[in-house]
Amino acid sequence: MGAPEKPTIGIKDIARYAGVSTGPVDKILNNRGGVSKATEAKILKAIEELGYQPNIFASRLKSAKEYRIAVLMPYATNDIPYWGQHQHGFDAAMVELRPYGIKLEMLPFSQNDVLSFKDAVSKAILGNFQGILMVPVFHDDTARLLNATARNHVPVVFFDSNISGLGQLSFIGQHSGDSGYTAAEIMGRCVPERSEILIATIKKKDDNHLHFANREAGFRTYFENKNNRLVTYENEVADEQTIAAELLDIVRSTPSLSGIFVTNDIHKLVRLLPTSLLDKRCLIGYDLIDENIDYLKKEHISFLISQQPQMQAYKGVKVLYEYLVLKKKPSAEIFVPIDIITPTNIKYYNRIELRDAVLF
Amino acid sequence: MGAPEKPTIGIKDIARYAGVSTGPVDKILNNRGGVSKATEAKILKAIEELGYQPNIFASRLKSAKEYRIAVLMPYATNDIPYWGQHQHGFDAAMVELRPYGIKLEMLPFSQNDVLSFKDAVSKAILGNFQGILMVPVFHDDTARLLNATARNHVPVVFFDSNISGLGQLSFIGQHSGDSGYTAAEIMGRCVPERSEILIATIKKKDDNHLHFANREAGFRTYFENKNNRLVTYENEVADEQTIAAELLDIVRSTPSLSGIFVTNDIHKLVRLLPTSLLDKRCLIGYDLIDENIDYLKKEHISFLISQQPQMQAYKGVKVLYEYLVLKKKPSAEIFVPIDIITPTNIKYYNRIELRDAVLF
DNA sequence: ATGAAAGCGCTAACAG
DNA sequence: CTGTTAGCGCTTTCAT
Repeated sequence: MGAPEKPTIGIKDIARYAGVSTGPVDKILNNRGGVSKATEAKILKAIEELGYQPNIFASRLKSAKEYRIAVLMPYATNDIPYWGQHQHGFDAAMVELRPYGIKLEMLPFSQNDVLSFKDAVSKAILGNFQGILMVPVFHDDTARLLNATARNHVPVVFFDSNISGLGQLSFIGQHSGDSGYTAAEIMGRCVPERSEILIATIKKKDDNHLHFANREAGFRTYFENKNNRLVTYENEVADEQTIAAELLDIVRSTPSLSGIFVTNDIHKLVRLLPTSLLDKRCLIGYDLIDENIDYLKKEHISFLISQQPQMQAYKGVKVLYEYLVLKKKPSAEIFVPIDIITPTNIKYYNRIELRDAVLF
Repeated sequence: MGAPEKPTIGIKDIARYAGVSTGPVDKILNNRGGVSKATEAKILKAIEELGYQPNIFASRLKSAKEYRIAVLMPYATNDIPYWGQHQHGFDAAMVELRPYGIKLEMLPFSQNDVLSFKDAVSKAILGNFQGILMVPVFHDDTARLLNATARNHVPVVFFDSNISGLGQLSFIGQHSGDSGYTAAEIMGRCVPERSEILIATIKKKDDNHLHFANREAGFRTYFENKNNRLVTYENEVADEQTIAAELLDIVRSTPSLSGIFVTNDIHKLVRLLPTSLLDKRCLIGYDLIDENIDYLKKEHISFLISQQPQMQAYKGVKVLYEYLVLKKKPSAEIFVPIDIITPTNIKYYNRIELRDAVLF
């Protein structure tokens, strides 16, 4: 039989293996600086070769250190209730991770207002945070933030939208193109051949239009070799009366209209059209906000696609936790599933409870 | 300003407060016995009055205790590949929880064979495990196991199927009735009014028929006040030739058949029927096993419903971990979502990666 | 049945 | 820049 095996590799082991003491090892492990290049190399080699895994229990027992994470995301408003959904995910993450020293500080901004974003970014830079979780709404100030954090090795995770190439640790969100394609697959099953389908986007000022365009593109791709005619509607003005009239006009002048795909929050379209015009048709839209859910249950909306905002929030915090505490590097892109929601299965998607985190 | 406050109450504090040393305190806290009634009372009082909260980090640091969990579930076979899917979930759970002392020991049994189940149960009883995760296939031996574990306060978690009232800590699985109802909602959107729908169950010997019956019941409930005619098929014999002939007969004699709902693994039905009879129809079945996925991508199957076996496995381990290590009591029933799978969104459901650990 | 004391692996402060 | 060392709160062993 072999020699009695030491169960775990600790920092003493790597210190001995590298021929130094535990002091420098700790500094390397925690990026504290003040170690010569030569010993750094030896230590990294030892870590590598012995397959060192930090013992988070010992670490937290001693330090009781806190990891402060700044969360930059838009305010939820009556117009954009979507941003209110993330809170459950943050809550779930905190229940799980507060004992490990994770703390969140919200730095909300107005989605329509570069200045408020700029302000949040400045606070994030000055706040001396250990991690940043953010929706990168405006490019330039996001770049400014990433620039500042790069110097201190502060990890930044994007969620909801992505801007590539800024050095973020990871992105968490839904694949918009695939979600549009998935919507089309369902629509294709629900509508008769040769019938017509409306693709609608009801824009509000300063929406992030990229999501919507990608969803539409994915949707169109599916129908390329089908023989349905696709009609597009996009509002030019914000005035609801005008939008209602225009939509009504389209629906009335499209006799074989069998389905409507709304690339964004669908409730406004449903509200603006008489239900008699909707009920026999297949309507698919996005997001489990209250008004949408209400229409779904009344069967004016056929299916909703969830972007899993709670999951995105939960995962964002967890990724930063794993990076900061467990020193695990996440994938560059983490996609949440494209969940198809009906009046019945919705009850299993309204809490983070089961996933992860996961599940959550 | 006030006196410098001690940040946390430790076992030394309660020992001092109770006028004893830390030895007996530890014994009380961990039900280890060997403490006189008198000191027990003093210690409990101290715990109460000082509001003691155990420090899990210190606890695990010292003990390096291992929690051995027995997993009782059916073997995966060519006939029942479903049970092979859970492994990813167990793997993901182990990556996350091995550092916390969780260890799994598989005690597989044959789904068709009470004796093999009995054997697994006996091993679970004798194995001196700290937790049990199991599919309660046969009632009597499950009860025997729960009886034995109750005496040692060993927690038992059921997954996939539930038997209520046996004292299990929790159940993790899908709500079969709701999943059938959800399938019906989709079907209802895809088929014309007044068309006919086939509900099929292709049984193998000793399947757990309860799931299938509940799914059918949920499906039927939806159609109660619709005007589609529902036709039922269940095989009496296992012989594929016979089943094929019977199915063919039904499909041919039902001219306006627009959809088929298979309450279990759908691939056998698809394999037995010529694709020309399937392609214009709406087919919905269960489980992301390879052959089903293949048919889904070829569009012979319209939608699959996933039971999230990986998630069930992952969650099962995690629930036991949280109970054993963090002393958190889970909900009595934990339902996994009813995921609707298309050829495109399937890629986001094939790994545990995103959910919980959650994600999963 | 109880008390005393030696660590678990890591951090951080301090001495060299 | 590197080495040494005193704990963090709890578990566990060994005397008493």
